[in-house]
Amino acid sequence: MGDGSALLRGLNPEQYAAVTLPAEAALILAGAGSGKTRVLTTRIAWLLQTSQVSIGGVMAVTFTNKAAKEMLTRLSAMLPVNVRGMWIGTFHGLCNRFLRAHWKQAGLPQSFQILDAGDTLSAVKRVIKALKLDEERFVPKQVNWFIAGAKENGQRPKDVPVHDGQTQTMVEIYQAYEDQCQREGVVDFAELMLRTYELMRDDAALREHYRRRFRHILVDEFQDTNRLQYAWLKMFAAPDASVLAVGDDDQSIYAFRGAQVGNMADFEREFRVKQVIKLERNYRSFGNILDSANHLIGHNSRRLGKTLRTEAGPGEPVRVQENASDFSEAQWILEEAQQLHRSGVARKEIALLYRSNAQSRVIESALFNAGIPYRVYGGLRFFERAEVKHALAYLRLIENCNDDTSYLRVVNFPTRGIGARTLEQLQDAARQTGRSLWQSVGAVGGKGGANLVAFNGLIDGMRNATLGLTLREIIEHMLERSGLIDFYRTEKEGADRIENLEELVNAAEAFVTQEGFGKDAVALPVDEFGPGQLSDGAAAGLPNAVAAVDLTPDAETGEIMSPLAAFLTHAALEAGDNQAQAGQDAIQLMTVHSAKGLEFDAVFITGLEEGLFPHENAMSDADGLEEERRLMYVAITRARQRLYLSFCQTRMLHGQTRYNVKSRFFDELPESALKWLTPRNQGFGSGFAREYQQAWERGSGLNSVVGAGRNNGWQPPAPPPVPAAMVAAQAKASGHGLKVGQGVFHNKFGEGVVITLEGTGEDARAQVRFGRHGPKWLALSIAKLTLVD
DNA sequence: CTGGCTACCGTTTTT
DNA sequence: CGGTAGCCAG
Repeated sequence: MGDGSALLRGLNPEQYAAVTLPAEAALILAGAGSGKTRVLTTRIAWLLQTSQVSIGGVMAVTFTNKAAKEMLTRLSAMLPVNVRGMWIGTFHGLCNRFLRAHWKQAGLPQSFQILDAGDTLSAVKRVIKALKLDEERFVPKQVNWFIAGAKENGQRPKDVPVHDGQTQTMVEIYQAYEDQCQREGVVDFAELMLRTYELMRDDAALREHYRRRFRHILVDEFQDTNRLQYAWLKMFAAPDASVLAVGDDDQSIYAFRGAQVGNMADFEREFRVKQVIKLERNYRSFGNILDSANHLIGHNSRRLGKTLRTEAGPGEPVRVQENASDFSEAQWILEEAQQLHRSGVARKEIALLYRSNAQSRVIESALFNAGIPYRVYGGLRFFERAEVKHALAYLRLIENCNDDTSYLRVVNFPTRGIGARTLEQLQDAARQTGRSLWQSVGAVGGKGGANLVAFNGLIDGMRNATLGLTLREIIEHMLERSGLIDFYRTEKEGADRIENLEELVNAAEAFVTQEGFGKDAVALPVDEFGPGQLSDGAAAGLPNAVAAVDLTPDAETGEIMSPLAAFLTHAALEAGDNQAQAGQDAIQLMTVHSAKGLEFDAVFITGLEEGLFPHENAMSDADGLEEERRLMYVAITRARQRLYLSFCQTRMLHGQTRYNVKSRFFDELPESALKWLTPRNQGFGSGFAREYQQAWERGSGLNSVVGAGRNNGWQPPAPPPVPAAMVAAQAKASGHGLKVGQGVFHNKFGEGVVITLEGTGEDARAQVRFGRHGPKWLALSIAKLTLVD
């Protein structure tokens, strides 16, 4: 097919080496901005073009749909290849594909449905209720976490070690939950992985089949894999398989949800990796930004070791801004961002990053009041919206009437005279006979029972009436017959919801087109073992077709899912975008976590305060702090040209004013790369408190204290009230001369800020928030505190 | 069944 | 402080 040399043009030596590795296990340590995706896709293209593998013989796994799509898009731009036949997708997407093909062996119904996070939680709640357990003692969220955790350790209920009564009951809930899911024909996300793993583990013939088939396996973001995902990989990959694991231990920020960075070292050992290739040349950021990132991450131990470098020159210094309050921080950001915009930076190239979602509020209101377009990531996703979930529940009942989760969601929505008492009876009856709610309607008498029968009739009617219709027609019919449209037409805020339901019809239409459900659609062959034939995908009228969910036929019968079932799967596996107005040029607001993988011309990292970033809940152990540091590393490396770091002396959190110390991360950055925009204070709090008070008394508000000279015509809405704690402190200030907000120095704990004062004379005590030691109560007659101002 | 009230909670999240 | 979940009264 060719030597693939055209593909290799422009790669640097390390990238070239990675792309052209021999067929053996290898580990690529890919630094931020080092061209990781390019290496992955070029590797696949090169393998195909040099006929080392057929399209059926490649598997590439990612974590997000976005990453999978990007890989597919780039790949089809490189080669005229039918990407639909390739096993490129998310872990869960590939599991879904596998289980659709082997549903019988996996013990699932053919059209099993997938529970999203919300469905899973309500399913767990139902189990806890059914077992008549106390929700105080068995908190659904925690139980859910327990079950997911067990599954990610490969444990079924019988495998979970039990040492106490609490665990014993948790295991019983787990068992009952499993039974319920099985009865209803649904699986949660962890189950997709575990089922696949178990089937591969237990069925030698199947395992051999797939091991022989996938001659090249590529895994993206390897540092984020959990135990089960690694075990899963070992099932698909023979010990001598050509597995390319790509990852960056410095960007491991998901340990809190089970990711095991240690999988990288395990992989190196267990797969006998001969080559570890480091991609350290960064194509994204200027020198000062990379110096900062390198310097910071150097403070972590247990690294595989990697230093980013660039040939772009030092660029601008990293700008550091100290703010009096979160409020003035927001003002400063707004003004600075506006200035950037005026100087030619597109708004969508400006990112405002924060550690926790709660921080977005102040910034949002500042941007909103100033009328600057912005976009917040991380809200409700499309398929998670209540009205959309209602519609999907009807569709799921049409497909599978034993889906109790869906049944309960819509049996009385819109209301049709089926109250709590009726449902209680129905659930009791179902529980006793071990049947679904649908099957148990006969057991309920009276008016409620009649209404239940009528509801079943409604669903049956929909199923019959939509037989043979297109997906679009099915959904339109359901929206009318169910009464959803009518219901929202009369509701006051219903217009938006109706719009979303119409959008659902559009999404279905787009899905059908994309998946090739049209009249010319042809089921894919189950397996392709043939030699390196490049497919004729483009010729078949599927130019650059990017499949999110595929129509994997049953391995034996070759039967494929109905468009409806496939669409429901799609909805569960891909929750959709979280905010509209994507096209607009708007400033991007998001948590550091959701910024991973993205890049911007200008980045603001906000709220760099001890307790916030690094977050106090993460600082109990060294691992937690190191993860926070990696998070900071991820944040820094998002910036191409300009990076701002900012922190506040005071911040409103949970309705209380907190007095903060700047983040320890500032001490871990190279002074030479930084430029302080505000004078460097030795201590924090006291000077500010005084100035704030004076400004307040003058009636000029906070902005005149800090933002002097930076006002570009902006008018503050109203001066914020003086934090109550400060006012209280004025009165309480006594003999020792301390006030809340006062900066102090302690010989052992270092610099801190007084946050509470109590007692007088000998009894006087203060709570002081210290940088790395956190808040401490001190007896003022004993503790030697020096005032810092 | 709906709406209004209270109590509680508050790190990060994809599939 | 602000959001939400769950409960009770109308």
